[in-house]
This record gives sequence, C-alpha cells and structure tokens, in this order.
Amino acid sequence: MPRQSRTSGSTSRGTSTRKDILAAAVSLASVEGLESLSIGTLASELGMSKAGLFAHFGSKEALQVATVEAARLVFTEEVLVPARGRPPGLPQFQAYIDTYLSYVQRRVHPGGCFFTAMSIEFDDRRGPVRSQVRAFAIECRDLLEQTIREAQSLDQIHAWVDPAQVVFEATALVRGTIVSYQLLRDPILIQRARLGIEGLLERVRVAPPASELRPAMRRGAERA
Amino acid sequence: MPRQSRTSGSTSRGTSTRKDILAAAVSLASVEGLESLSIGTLASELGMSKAGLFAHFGSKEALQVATVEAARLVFTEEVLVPARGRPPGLPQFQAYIDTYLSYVQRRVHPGGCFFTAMSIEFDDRRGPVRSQVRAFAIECRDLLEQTIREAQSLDQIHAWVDPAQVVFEATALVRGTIVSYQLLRDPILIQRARLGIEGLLERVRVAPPASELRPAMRRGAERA
DNA sequence: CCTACCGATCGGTAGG
DNA sequence: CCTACCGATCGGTAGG
Repeated sequence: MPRQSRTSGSTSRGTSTRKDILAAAVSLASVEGLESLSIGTLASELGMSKAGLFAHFGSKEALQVATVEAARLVFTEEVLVPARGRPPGLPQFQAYIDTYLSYVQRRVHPGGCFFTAMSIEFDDRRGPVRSQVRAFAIECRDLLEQTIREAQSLDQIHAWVDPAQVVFEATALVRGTIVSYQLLRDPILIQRARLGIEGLLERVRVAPPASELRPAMRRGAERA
Repeated sequence: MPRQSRTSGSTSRGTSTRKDILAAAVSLASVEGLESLSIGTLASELGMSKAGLFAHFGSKEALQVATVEAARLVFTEEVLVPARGRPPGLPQFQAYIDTYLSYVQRRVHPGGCFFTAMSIEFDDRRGPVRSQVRAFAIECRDLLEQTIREAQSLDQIHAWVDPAQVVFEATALVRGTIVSYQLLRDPILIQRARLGIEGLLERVRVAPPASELRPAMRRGAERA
C-alpha cells in the first residue's frame, strides 16, 4: 500500500498536511503519551517520511507544543462551546460537566481525556508542555468559578457558598471518574458521577424543585 | 565515582539487590512511567551493568510486573495497614482517605500516586500490567465498600445508602484531587478534598455530632 | 554479576 | 516534501 489518499479537505496544501499531522498526533498522544509518541511512527501512520514531517515543526518539543494546542482547540469545540450556549448560571455549569463527561464517553480521543493524560505525564517535568497544561487547567477552573458566581447572582446557588470549593469538588469528582472509567470501562461509573454531581449541587442549590427528590445516594438509584 | 556503596541491609545478597532495583524502578516509574523507564537508565542509576540488572528479570515486561508488585507492597504498607488499625466503620473509612492523601502529600514516590500514573499509562494497553492495576483498583474498592457496610451495621451510616455510590464518590474525588495536586502543587487542594469528603459523609452519616457544624462549602472554610 | 555485541529505532541533519 | 545518513539509546543475547 503506497502513500495514502490526500482527501482531507482543508484550507491550503501545507496547512492541511499540518492539520492532518496534528490530528493524528493528538489521537496517538492520548493513548501513548506525548513523550512516547515518535516522529517515525507518526510519519509512517500518515504515509509520509520522517524528515518531511519533522520539517513542519523543527523539533520534537515544538511538535508536542503544537499537539497540545491542537487538543485544546478540540476540547474547546467539543466541551466548552456547546455548554457556553446554555442559560447562564447553574444550567451552564451542569452543561460543562455533561459535555466533559460526554467528551470522554464519546471517545473524542481514543485515549480518553487528553489533558488528564498530559497532566499525569508532565506534572513532574519542567518545560512548555507543562506550562500549557497548567494554564489550560487554570483557565477552565476560572471559567467554571465564574459560572458559579453567575448562579449566585441569579439566586440559583446560596450566597454563602465558596465558588472555588464547589468547582473543585465537581471537577475533582469528574476527573477521578475519568481515570477510573478509562481503566474499568464500566458505563455505570459515568452514571455514578452524574449522581455525585447532583448530590453536590443539592447541597448548595437555592429552592430545589420540590417535584423531584434526587435520591443520589440511595441504593439502586438509576437514571430514568 | 566507581560503583556505589552496597549497604542497604536486607536478607540475602541477591534478594537485596533485587529489592534495591525495584525500589529505584518504582521511584523512577512514578515520574516517567513504566514504558519510558529504560533498563539502561535504571542500571546506571544503581551503578550496575545493564545486562546484570536485566538478568534479574529476563524481560522488560517481567521487570514492569515486578515493579507494580513492589509498588503494591509499598501502598499496602503506607496506606492500607495504618488505616486498618483504626476503629471499624466510619473512622476506618475516613482513615483510608487520610492515609491515601497523606501518601501523596508526603511524596512516598516522587511522582505522586503510583497507581494513578499506571492507570493512565496502561488503560489502553492489553497485558499483565493493566491486569495488575485493574485487580488492585477493584481490591481497594471492595475493601472500602466493606468498610461502609460495617459502618451501616454499626449504625454510623444510614441503611438506605448505597455503599458503592459513597465509595465511588469519595475515591473519585480523591483521585481527581491527586491529579490536580500533582500538576498545581497547591496544598489547599488537599484541604479542599478533605472538606469535600466531610460534606459527602455529612449527607449519609447517622446522627451527626451536634457539637460541630462542618460548614464544608462555606466561604473561607479552613481547618483548625 | 560482567564485557561486548546484535538489529531496531530514536531525534535530528545534510542536501536536494 | 524526499533519500540518506548521523550518534545515541533501546531491549535483548552470547559467553563467561
């Protein structure tokens, strides 16, 4: 089998190739990590030469940085943008949780959450990749905290609640879920995460709708 | 600098060397991962030859398996054993959470939680290492669920509570905390995790001691 | 436990 | 974007 079909419609020739490379790099890196991802493997997967691929980036580190940036764009498109459109405050916060869990469950990347994998891989190394991952983590955290503050100003969440604490608990729960889910692949874990989030929000929500009882902790609690 | 001092007191000669190798392997793997850990690097760090080290295991995979097993023993010693001695039920459950967070905070391994790192690294690969990591995860989950059942039979936790759900929420929260903590290195995250666990247990605990109010979500909630 | 070596692959370069 | 190559390192082996 020679080469590969070059029918991935994008802008110009060189840009298209670069995008194809980065799409494959994000995919591979989500599974094997960014350090184990080799230029040779990546090139042969795309049917091009090692040196040809290398020329697009100039160093492995530059390829890694570009890969993280590409993954950030995917995450923004798949998780942040859909939730951003929801009504402000609590619904939007819940939407962020949902789109994040869905991003993992739909297997947007074969290795699960790209940034969780990169976080574990680079948390002990200095350099631009760790900086990127840290910056994005803080960016997302701030975004969610702002959503909680909006929920408070809309009287959906009690004013005495610390936004940082709610956001921390929700994101830690979801991130921990993702780690376990990738290992065990049991969809019930995603369900349990949703129940956990409901229980957490129950504690801070103003005037919960009496029509629903949300027995998150109850035995055999299942979604309808 | 030739060789290294061989004064790590253990049983026989060969066993001692093997233990030294595995201690270094666990330490290195917690930072770089088990796949990136190379036999050459490990050997030179211990001041021995590559072939000499290799002879102890016969293959890289066997070294990896032995490393995970060694890490399991450390985890048992550092996390499970100390908590096991606490009073049964809720105090024991809380002790497991505490010793686990402490295991990360005390940096028992330089890379944080060994099994979280291995979980992320091997969740997409078949083979004995993933099996080990999975088996240990399930073992710990079952252990914690048993503790919750004991707490129920001791009337510390309500009978209507689903042990699997409590254990899931607590461990997901802690695991997510560990991922964030390793990346951001902010001790407040550990504190927030403890508050989150308190809040979670508050919902399921029987007859909370009226002497304390546990305002886990409140702004500026700090430990004494 | 060692030295010496194997073929394969790594990131990166030369030159086109 | 290619072929051809560099020195270094990989897991693993031979032989002692």
